[in-house]
Amino acid sequence: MAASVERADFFERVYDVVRLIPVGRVTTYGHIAAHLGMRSSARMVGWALNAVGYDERLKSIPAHRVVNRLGELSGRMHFETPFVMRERLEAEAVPFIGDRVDLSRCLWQPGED
DNA sequence: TGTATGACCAGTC
DNA sequence: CGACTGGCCATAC
Repeated sequence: MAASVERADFFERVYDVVRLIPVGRVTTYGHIAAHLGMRSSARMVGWALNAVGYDERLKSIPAHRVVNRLGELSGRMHFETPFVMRERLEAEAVPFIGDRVDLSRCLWQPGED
């Protein structure tokens, strides 16, 4: 039981961090994992966000503002359509370079808020 | 119970 | 940033 509680804690911490990402900015799985003390590797951040797409209660979380370390929209296939992620980012004026986000101009790191 | 997989990352060549 | 390696850890089969 303790284990499942810890897992739930980790998921919620990920959601809390994602909710803090300012409009027009993005962060990466690795930065979130590092901010949480790397207790679960960056892969678990992806798992937490994967749950967002399957849980109606979590739709308010701006998961589209989380990209991989290269700025790629690696999670776009898990949205309602593969285009939603990019459309939301562009609607927030997030700069793109080809198919990737320009992290040098819009990267946000947990704690800088 | 062991293996494979994944919205990942850092290091190396 | 191409390809590969090792590490990460929950889930699925």
